[in-house]
Amino acid sequence: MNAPAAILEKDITPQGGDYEVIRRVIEKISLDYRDQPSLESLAEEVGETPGGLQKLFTRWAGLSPKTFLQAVTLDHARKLLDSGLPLLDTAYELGMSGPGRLHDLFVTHEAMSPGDYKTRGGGLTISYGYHISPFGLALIMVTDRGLAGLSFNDPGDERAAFADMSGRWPNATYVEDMSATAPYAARIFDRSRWCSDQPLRVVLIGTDFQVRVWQALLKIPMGRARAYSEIANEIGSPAASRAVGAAIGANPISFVVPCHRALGKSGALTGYHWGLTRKRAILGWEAGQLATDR
DNA sequence: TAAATCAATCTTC
DNA sequence: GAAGATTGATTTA
Repeated sequence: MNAPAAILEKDITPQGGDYEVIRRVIEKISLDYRDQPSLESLAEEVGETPGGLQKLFTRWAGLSPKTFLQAVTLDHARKLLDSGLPLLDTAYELGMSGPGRLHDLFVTHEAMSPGDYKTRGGGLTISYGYHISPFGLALIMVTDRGLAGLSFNDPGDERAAFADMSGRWPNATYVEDMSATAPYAARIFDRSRWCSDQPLRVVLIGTDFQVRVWQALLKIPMGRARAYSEIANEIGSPAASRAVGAAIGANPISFVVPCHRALGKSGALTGYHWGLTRKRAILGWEAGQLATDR
């Protein structure tokens, strides 16, 4: 198999190109969050003016850098876990507009039978393509039954991302076909198209245990989070929180199956297959989306 | 009090 | 058997 050259289409998400700067800012923040870095020092770090950085953040996340910074703190993450809170409290806390509709991406999921899984993708044809997303470059994989995989990588790591993903179903046939994946990309990363009347079709390819864990993830609404142990409870194996972590790590459809909404019981972001920085970015972005909801 | 250490627990390869 | 995107208890500085 030859890893594909990355072929970039036009930037379908206007804010997609902002991610590189955002990523570096988040990295900086998480490095020395202890002494609350100022807007000025952050801007200097990434070679922007304070005003420019402010504008960029607002465009990308709908939040000012300061509010965004708050949204990714341990303290705030802890609140996402607290199931006693009404859903909209996140938006209130961030000091933004009042209550409104709570959107989320609606999906219908279908699990492959254990038999199908054992063939490790044998007989399956998977179309894939790279697309710009608000969280870096997204590698999307689809079958005729729906979305099967979504991964992120930074520019230059396309080969690694492809190897990672295709290694999960080594016997499948892979075809680069952006015309097949582009509609998914457009749909997934454009929130105005997250509607319930035509749910996104998703196929879950994994072991029985993994599929149960992923289904539990799908039930977590946007702007909320669950602890690994809570998910373990939900699927009926209360002692299996560690195994749950492993299963979540194996989730092939990141973002759509919201593995970023799984946190340690303390609210700590314990891990993320595509990098903790990206997990922070996605959580902060979600907070911003909620806050701008009218 | 926070950080480090340890054992218990479950799934996968 | 070994290795995890965990947790809760215990110990240490």
